[in-house]
Amino acid sequence: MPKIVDHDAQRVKFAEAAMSLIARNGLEGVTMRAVAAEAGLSYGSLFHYFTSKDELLMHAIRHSTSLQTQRANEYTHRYSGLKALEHLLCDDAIINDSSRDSWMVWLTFLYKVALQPSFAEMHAELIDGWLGRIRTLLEDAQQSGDIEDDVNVDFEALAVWTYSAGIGQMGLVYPALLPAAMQKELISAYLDKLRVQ
Amino acid sequence: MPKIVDHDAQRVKFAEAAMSLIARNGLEGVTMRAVAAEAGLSYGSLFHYFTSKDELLMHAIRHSTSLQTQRANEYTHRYSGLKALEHLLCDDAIINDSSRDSWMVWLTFLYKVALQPSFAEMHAELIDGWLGRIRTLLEDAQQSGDIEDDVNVDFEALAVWTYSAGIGQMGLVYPALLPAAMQKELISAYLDKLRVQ
Amino acid sequence: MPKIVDHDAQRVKFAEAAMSLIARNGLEGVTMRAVAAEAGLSYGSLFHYFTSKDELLMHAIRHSTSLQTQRANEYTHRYSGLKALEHLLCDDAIINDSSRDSWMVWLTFLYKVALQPSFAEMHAELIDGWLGRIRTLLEDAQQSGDIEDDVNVDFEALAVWTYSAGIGQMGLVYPALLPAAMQKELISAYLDKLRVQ
Amino acid sequence: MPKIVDHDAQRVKFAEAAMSLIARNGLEGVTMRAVAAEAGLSYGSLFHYFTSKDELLMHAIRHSTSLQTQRANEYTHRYSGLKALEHLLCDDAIINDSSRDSWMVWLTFLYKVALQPSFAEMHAELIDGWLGRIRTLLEDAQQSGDIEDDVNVDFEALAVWTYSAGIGQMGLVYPALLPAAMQKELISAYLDKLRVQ
DNA sequence: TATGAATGAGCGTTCATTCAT
DNA sequence: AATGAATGAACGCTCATTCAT
Repeated sequence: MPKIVDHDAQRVKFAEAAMSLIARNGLEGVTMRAVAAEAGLSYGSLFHYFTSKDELLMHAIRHSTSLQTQRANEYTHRYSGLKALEHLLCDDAIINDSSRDSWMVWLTFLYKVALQPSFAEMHAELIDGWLGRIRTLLEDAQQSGDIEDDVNVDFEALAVWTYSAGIGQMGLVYPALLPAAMQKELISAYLDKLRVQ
Repeated sequence: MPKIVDHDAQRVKFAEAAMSLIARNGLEGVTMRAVAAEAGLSYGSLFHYFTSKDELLMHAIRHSTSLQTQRANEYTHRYSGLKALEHLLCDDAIINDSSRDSWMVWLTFLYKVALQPSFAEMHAELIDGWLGRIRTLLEDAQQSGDIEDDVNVDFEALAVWTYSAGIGQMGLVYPALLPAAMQKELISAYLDKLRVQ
Repeated sequence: MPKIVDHDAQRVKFAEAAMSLIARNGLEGVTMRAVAAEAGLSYGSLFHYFTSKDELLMHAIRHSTSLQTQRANEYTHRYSGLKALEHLLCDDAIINDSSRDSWMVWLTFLYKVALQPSFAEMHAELIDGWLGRIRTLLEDAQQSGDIEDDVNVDFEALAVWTYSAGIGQMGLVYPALLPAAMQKELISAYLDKLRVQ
Repeated sequence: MPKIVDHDAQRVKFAEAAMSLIARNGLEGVTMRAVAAEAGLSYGSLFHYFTSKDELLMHAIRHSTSLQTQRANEYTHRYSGLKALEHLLCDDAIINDSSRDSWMVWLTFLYKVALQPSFAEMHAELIDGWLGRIRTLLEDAQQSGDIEDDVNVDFEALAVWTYSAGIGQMGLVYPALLPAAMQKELISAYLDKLRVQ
């Protein structure tokens, strides 16, 4: 009789171990042996759950981003329109000590995206989802009169997302220049310009 | 007398080889053997010019950015104020097929910055330089009446630079979403908001 | 269940391969590749059993000396007092064709001892053990009246051990001058001076 | 017109540089580049004075030992018989802080001797010279009545030299056990046994 | 003769992957 | 399914030696 194990739970364990390692030491820190040790599971078993290192990385990224998407959805259920967008960007797209790890994983992901088509595909999917979410929030804001009618919602969704990508990046690599408070100020200032005066 | 060679020219040769390789295959592609082969020189000689791989990478980054700084200086000599800033950002901070390689190098650099203090130091230096340059242009613009008096120049320099960092990043990793024309539009739209109406 | 192997047996295999190589070509001959080949195992597996070359060398030395200590213990069980000491020194601290290899390993060890603290520590431990063993034998000899009462046992233990170190060294590097028979004569002559006339 | 240089003086400079390096870091520390740097001469020139590294090492050893032989000769001119021998062994064959370097070079030499015939030849020559010198001193001592008539001079020359080799070795690798004072005591005690009571 | 650049084989070590149990 | 031993290619780096000037 085979041992009964939760296949997916094991995969998640490995994925989270990989993420911790990336956050700490970058991709170089992610050796298969280190992942197994971090996960507290045996080395050999890693290859039962993932056929290769790349597959493990893909899974780790997917897991990491799905957590973030979940949190984003919470905001959009609790708030709406510009308010929800501000929460989304200021609470989650921001770097501070506790979110630094996720951002490090994200930067690592971007690096892979620029190099490997398989990662690029996944990235495009993710971005499209986020842009759609932002666009919806902006449409809500327009309908409720928070922002001007002549604001081009597609354009601004792209702009605001791109902007917050820059803020996240800079907050990660030069935190002295862009502490959390300054990141929020930059975002708020931008959103204010969209608001009906 | 020893064989006469231009020490710095050899270093540049290696640095450019390293940059090509980074652009093509990322850091994994940059093995010392590959760099030597790409530069058309022998493996051993690489270590006459650089004591370690990190030193080579640092030099390659410095070389790459100094080229960009040179071009930036040209714009600031030819134009001034908001005009110069727009040229700077739209002509140089933009991704297109010909500048993709430099941006890939930059993204790789950022990845190292997030992990290694020595790279972070160099990054801070570079950013401080660029921010100073942008601030100066904004001050010029304010004095010549191109932008409102109540614009906070320090804040906007940071904002505009951070924004263009996001644009560059997104243009690199998702070019279908952000082709060159769209990148320019995003920047122009932002600068327009600063302009005296 | 993993492949079942005797971890310690594999370590011994590698250690003995290292000793053969040292005896044949000195430290320069001990490359990790050569050790693996000599042991008849693959290169990579060497690093499962030893984390570094130094660790391998330390283990090889320890293995080599423990064999000698074992033989020494046999003498001290079979004989006692001056008789045991004479057997110990004349049968084992002597160089001949069959023990040349162990002595070559020992000389190589001494060379490392003079340079690396970690080897020096191990050396001190070994010497202290041997000195203690010799001192005990001399005390036995004194109690049984084989040597004079006024012999300083501590001093003579040191003297006799130091002397035999010199004999071993010279026998190794200049065998024509100090063949096995002459080595024994030197030792016997020294021990005779301690004997009650 | 060729530059006038003292060929031998340059060779000595390199040889002394090599010896310093051996004393500090053993053979591994002796790279051709390090020797040139230590000698304050150019890398390339090293190969004008020595055709290979081995030749350099041989020369360095020869130089080092000839210095010691010179000092030995001084003692034999100033003193004679047992007195001279005691000075020879206690002043020069002894390890203390200032002579540690020469002994480290000597141990390194022994290591090479055990491995390479060319070094072994040189070693035999040196030892034969020293043994002859000691034998002469013992004969003098016998003629002047310092030591018994029935002492076998050949045998004791060998014994005393072998003993002092052991003392030097142990003093180098385990100085805590055999400080300079103890080394002298061991030698004196041995010589006393030869003395006419 | 003097200089230091050029070369490539070789080093210790790491690592993803395979495989026997 | 689970384990960890086995494998060998690849890495950054060192180095004696050769060679062009």
